[in-house]
Amino acid sequence: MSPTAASFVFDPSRYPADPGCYLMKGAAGQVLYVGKAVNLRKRLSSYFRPRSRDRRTASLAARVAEVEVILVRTEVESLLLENNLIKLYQPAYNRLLKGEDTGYFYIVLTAEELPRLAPYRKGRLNQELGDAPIAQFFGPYASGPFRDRLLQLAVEAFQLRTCQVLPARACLRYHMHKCGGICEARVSAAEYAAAVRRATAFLSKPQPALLEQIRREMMAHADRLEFEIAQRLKERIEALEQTLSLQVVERQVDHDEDVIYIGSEAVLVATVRRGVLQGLSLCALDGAQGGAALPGERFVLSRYARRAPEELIVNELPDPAATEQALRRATGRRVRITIPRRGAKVELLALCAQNYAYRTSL
DNA sequence: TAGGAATCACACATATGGTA
DNA sequence: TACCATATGTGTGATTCCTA
Repeated sequence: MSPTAASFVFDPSRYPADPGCYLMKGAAGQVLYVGKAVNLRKRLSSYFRPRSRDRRTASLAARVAEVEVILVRTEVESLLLENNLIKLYQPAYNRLLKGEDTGYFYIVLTAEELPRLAPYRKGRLNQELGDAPIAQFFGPYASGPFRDRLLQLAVEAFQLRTCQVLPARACLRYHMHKCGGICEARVSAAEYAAAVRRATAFLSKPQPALLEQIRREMMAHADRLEFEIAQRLKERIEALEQTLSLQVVERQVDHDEDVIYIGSEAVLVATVRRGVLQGLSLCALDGAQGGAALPGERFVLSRYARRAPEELIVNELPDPAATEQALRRATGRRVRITIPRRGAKVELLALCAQNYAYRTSL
């Protein structure tokens, strides 16, 4: 039986003082509101104080029957996850960020003869883009200032033009060594095209080598007491480090995955659709039946016998190949089972393990 | 030390007024 | 009249301070 709104009593001790997203659900299980917080316990407490601050918050709190939380590791992850969950559930109390591609910040590569990078938000006036057609999107990024620092980093590191109309003579940016001077043919079209390719490769997957190079430059400027330049480089490093930090709630993946963390008493399943984390569910692990199969293997076979995503990412299975074969027989198509050792999939499992520990401790 | 309350900072939406 | 810049109000989360 689902709890009623009136029966919900907020207990701060049930919520961790960690970063994450929260989903406030009504009596019928519908998602009323999705939010994020650096400290979930404190943030949620603010909703359920006796004297709620405004009518809207009071109205929301009165309708809440359940609060589900999803723990993440970083603020960037919580922002992206919140954005994805709002788009997925369209909660009645979330007035912002509901548009398909609104809310967060992008960098775009123009499809001009001499392409350039520009900041972008859908549905907004993008003055720096002008009328230029778009060839490629990068992002979304968690904040405008972060996106802007990253954009500046890429444009200056690869000396790309920023001008909407090529000037007749090289501008100040060229003389400050921030632009290669393509307008005056100081670099050839081929060299400029190569710089654009390197910049887009960097934005798609930032390389640690560039970080080290900038760090060395920063130290050199600091040694020469050029603290203003060193400070600018420090900001670039921070932007780059944020980009390099592996976030797993939104990845570039073109198929569906379930991430399965098998614990000793239950299983936590993360639903990932086209790279976007959509939710978590804790399932009971039936250890009593099933013959020779271990509980985890039995769970996978029973849950995915009828319908399965293209890939299952599992923390442990005694014989993944045999389970794969059994699922192929049951579903009539191949279901890839991955037990990752490194990379984003391991990070996804770590996220599941963190949420498993929290949910089984309640 | 944890939790509650107040306050602050920031982003966004909307209203308003000036200018071409 | 359309466009743009600025002001104002609101929502949200973070921070700080106070108290038990």
